[in-house]
Amino acid sequence: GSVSDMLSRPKPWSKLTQKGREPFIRMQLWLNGELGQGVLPVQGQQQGPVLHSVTSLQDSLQQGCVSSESTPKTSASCSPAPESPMSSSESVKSLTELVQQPCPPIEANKDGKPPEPSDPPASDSQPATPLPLSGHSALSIQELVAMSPELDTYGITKRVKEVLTDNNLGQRLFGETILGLTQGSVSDLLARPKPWHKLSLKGREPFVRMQLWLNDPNNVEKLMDMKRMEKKAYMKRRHSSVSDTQPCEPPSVGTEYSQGASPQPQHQLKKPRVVLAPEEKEALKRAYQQKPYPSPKTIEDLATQLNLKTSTVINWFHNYRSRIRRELFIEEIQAGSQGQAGASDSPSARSGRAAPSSEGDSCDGVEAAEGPGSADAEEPKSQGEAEREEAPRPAEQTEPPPSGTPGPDDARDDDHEGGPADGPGPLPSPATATATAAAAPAAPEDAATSAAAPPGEGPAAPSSAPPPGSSSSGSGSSAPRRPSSLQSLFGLPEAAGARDSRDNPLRKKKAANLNSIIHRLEKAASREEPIEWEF
DNA sequence: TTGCAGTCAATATC
DNA sequence: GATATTGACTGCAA
Repeated sequence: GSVSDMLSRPKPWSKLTQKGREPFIRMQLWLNGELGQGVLPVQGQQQGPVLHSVTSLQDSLQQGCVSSESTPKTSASCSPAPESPMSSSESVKSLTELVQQPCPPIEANKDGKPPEPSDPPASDSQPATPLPLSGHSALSIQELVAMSPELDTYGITKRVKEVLTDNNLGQRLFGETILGLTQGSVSDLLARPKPWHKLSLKGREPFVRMQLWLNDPNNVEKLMDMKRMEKKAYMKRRHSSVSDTQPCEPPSVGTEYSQGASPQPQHQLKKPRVVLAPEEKEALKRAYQQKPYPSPKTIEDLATQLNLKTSTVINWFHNYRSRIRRELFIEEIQAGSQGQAGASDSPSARSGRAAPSSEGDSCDGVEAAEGPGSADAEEPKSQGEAEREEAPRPAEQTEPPPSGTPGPDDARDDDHEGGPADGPGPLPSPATATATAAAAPAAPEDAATSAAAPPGEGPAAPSSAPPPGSSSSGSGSSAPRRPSSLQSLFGLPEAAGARDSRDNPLRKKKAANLNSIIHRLEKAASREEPIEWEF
């Protein structure tokens, strides 16, 4: 019974007690064992009473390693850190400390360490930490991740950024050698870390690696070594190529392009990257605001109207939703850290960064919410946006586990899809749109319509306005203070908003958005489907 | 099938 | 040249 319950309704890690986490750790270990080689020496315990403490668990784990020793390969995977061949259980034990360590003032500077003359670089620089992206170590890192206590992703990234900048180390180098990620991913990760509890096991990996790296007293040196090595190699290559007067390297892509020689065909095979025009983005955003989850049909229409591939439109919606979500995460974090650490550097530094970033186009999501013009004006538009953004919140807050999969159903246009509103061709006629919109309370089906409309005029306005609440809520811009209980549900208490307002107008706006949304929801709740709206 | 998380990698921007 | 942005892709879960 417990198992069933646990499997069907797992509590988020952050909400589990030490004891409560145990089963999950066991499961994870079991999973890892399977992955590693299928052994999971929890002899007979599967059916036995539910037992034991983590200690016994660790023992089991250790046994696993031992027993696995039969397999050479496995044994390797059992010792995560080459440097200190500790057993998995040990590593697990130490991990907690390791990872939790506030990590020493890492600003280590080369000088000290003898940079391994031979060929220490790459592979050698990693030994200290089980970061290696290589096969076997990957397993151990998984173990570490599974056993890792909750980490402060925000703090970690902040420190990493500090160390990198202080030592003039690039994201590319760091990403490729320490995290096994590309520069873009690293940048993204460092700029918008998701809170630990919202990360999947895989998503936590980079953070564990970063933490381990931070804890490594020689981290910087190692990276420096790598840097030097790379440079050397580069120079060498360059040198040789020059002497050979041969473009033996595939450097300038441009060259090849221009020359159209032999390599041409390869390039041609490459799909050129789609770059959406500002107007297209605008249209998509508008569509999103009205219908974050457009139906296939709507997508189709949108694609047609914008002259884009449907897959592009689909991808755009996926990415947009996901990025907006993340944007919210970091705000959440910022709000949190600001609230706690006062205006300690971390948050402030961050907010300073985040805000600008979002202002740009990157975080269109946010941008839209506070968007130019729309900003606080809170025209229904941002309303929808915000709604989308926040909608998932309640669910998350209440039941954090499945992070992203909130219940946007209400927003899905599918809902209306089948409905009458969804008439065949709502797209072309704004009129239809409006009408439709009027019919549909929250998410007018005509997203596409407005979407396709020229950016300049605000087609979104009329359609999004309809939502009864929207307008009223629109007033939400001024956000009718509604300390309703719902607010807590959204996890964005006014207090927070007020607190941040000072240094983060963005939050202020969002808070306003939220308020209006809440207002709407409550209105709706009091009017219809009271049960449905019961949060 | 759909949505999401996590990434990559091409571009854009700084 | 480094970093940020973003369209696309992969794998997974419901």
